[in-house]
Amino acid sequence: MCCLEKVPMSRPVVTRFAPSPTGMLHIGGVRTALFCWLFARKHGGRFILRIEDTDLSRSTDDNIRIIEEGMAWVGLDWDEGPIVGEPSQWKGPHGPYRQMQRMESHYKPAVEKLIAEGKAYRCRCTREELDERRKLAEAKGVPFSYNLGVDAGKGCRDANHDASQPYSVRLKMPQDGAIVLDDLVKGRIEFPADTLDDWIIARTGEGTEIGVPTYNFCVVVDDTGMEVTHVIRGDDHVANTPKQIALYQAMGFELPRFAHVPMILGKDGAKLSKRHGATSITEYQALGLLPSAVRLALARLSWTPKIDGKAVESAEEEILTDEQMIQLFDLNEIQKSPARFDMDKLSWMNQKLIQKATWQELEPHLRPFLPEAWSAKPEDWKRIAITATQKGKSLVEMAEALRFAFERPTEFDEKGVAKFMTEAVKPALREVAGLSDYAHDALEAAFNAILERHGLKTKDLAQALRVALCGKPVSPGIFDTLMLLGPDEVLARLEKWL
RNA sequence: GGGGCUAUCGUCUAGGGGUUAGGACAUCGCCCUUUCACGGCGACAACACGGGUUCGAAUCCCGUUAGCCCUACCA
Repeated sequence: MCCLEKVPMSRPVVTRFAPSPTGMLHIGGVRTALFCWLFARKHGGRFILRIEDTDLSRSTDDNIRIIEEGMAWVGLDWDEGPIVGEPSQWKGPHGPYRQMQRMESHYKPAVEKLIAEGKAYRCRCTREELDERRKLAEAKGVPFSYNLGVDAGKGCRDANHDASQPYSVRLKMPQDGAIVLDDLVKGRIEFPADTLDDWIIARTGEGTEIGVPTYNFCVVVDDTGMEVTHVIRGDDHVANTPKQIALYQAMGFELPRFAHVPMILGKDGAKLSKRHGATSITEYQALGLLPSAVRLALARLSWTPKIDGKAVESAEEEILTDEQMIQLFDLNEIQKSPARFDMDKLSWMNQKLIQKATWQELEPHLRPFLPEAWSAKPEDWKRIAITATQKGKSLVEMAEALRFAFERPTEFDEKGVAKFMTEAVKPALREVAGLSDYAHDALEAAFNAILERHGLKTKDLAQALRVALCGKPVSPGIFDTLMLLGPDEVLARLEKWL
C-alpha cells in the first residue's frame, strides 16, 4: 500500500531535514535528507531545510554555510529554508527557518497556551533537587522518574504554581494506556504510558520569563507550523516520538506520518564516526566522488527499490538515475535494520557513473582536481583527456592519470627504462619524434608503419614512449597520450632519449 | 535498571512454510589486451543460538544472546 493513502489529510506532501550546525554535514544526516528529498520529489511535494541552532555554543553562521554548501553539492535542493549567503533571509512562507529566530514568535506563545489550557504546568523543582532524586534512585537500583511509579505524586504536576518564581515547564503526559506510533518503516510500536513521565518543554527562565524551549518541543511546533506531513528522520528518534505525539495531541494538531529510517554504521558495526574515515560530506567531495554516486550509494543503503515488484537483479540495474530513484522510491521498501557503510561499493558506483557520463557532464566535476592550465585547453583536447581516462574509479584517479599532460616527468621509472628503452627501439623513437600529423588515424597509421619498418611489436614502442614521455610505463592509450602532448611537446620530451 | 528497535554470504540485500537460499560489491582464478585499467567468464561464501508449532521452518511463536536508540532544564 502506498503510504500516501494512509494520510488522513489531503495536504500536499511536505518533508523536512533539520540538522544542527555543529561544524560539518554528517553523511548519515545526508542520507536522511536524501530520503526526505526523494519522498517529496516523488509526490510532487515540498522539501524544507530547517536549521536547529539552539545549541548556542556550537552554532555559527559559518557552520550553517557548511550545511548549505554540502547540501548544494550533493544535489539536495530545498524548496523552503535559508538562502545561501543571506543569514537573515529565507525562502518559503513558514520562516524563519532557524530555530533561534523563532523563540518569541513561535515557541513562547505555544508554551503559554499549553499552560493556560492546563496541558502543561510550571515546575519549581531545581536541577539540584532532581539530581538528588536521580542519585537516590540509582543507589536503590530503581529507575528514576519524575512522577511515575514510586515517584507518583511527586513533583509539581498538581501544585499549580504561578509565575512569581523561576520555573521550567513540563507537559502533562497521559497516565494510563499506551501511546502508539504507526511508523511507516518500523510498523506499529506501543509505548506504555507508565514509562513516559512529564517532560520539560521549556527550561527555567529568568525571573518570571519562560526559558528556552527544548528540542522535542521545538520540533513539534516547527513541524506543525511548517505543515510537515511526513516526518522522515533517523531511528534514534523513535523513543522521542511518544513524547512528541503527546504534544501534538495536547496542542490539538493532527499527527503527521512518521518514518524512522535506520542509521548508518561503520564497517565494524559501530556508530559511524571519525575513525571509520570520512564522515563529513565535504570529505567525500574531496575523494573525487560524483554527487550522483554519493546519492545512489546512500540511497541504496537500507533501500532496495523494486522494479515491477522485483528487486534489482544485475549490476546494470544497480546504477539508478535520480529520475529512477524518485520514481521508484517507497518508504515500504526501507529496511528496519541499520546498514554498514561500504566504501568499496560507493567507489564502484562512482566508477560506473563516471563511465556512463558524457565528457561534458564530467568536466565541471573534474576541473577542481586539475591544474589551472586545464581551463585554457581547447574543447577537443578536454574531450580526449576525459574520454581517455574515464575508466578511473574517481575524479582524483582521473586527474592523476592526466598529470603527465601538465608536467614533464622529472624522474624515470628505473625498471621501465631498463626494460623498454632498448637500443633496438631508439631509431623508432626518433621517427615518432619527427611525426607532425597528429590526427588520430594518421598517427595510428604512421605508428604502425614505424613498427613494421623496425620489426617491433606495439608493446615495445608504446611502452618505451610511455617511459620517455611520462616517466613511467603507465599512461592512457598511446595515441591519446601523444595527442594530448602534441608534436612539439613529444619532441621536447623525446630529445634526451635519442 | 526501565522502555524500544534490530538480527540471511566479509558488506548491501532478495526470498517470508517445501528454493540447488537468488543478485550486487569485495576477494580469488581464468580470458582479453599497447601499459594501468576497463571488460568477459568462473569460483569461494550466509539464514545468530535454543526451544516450540508443523508432515515440513531461513520463513510463524516463545526465549536467549549480541548490537543500537531513548531514559537530560542535549539535539
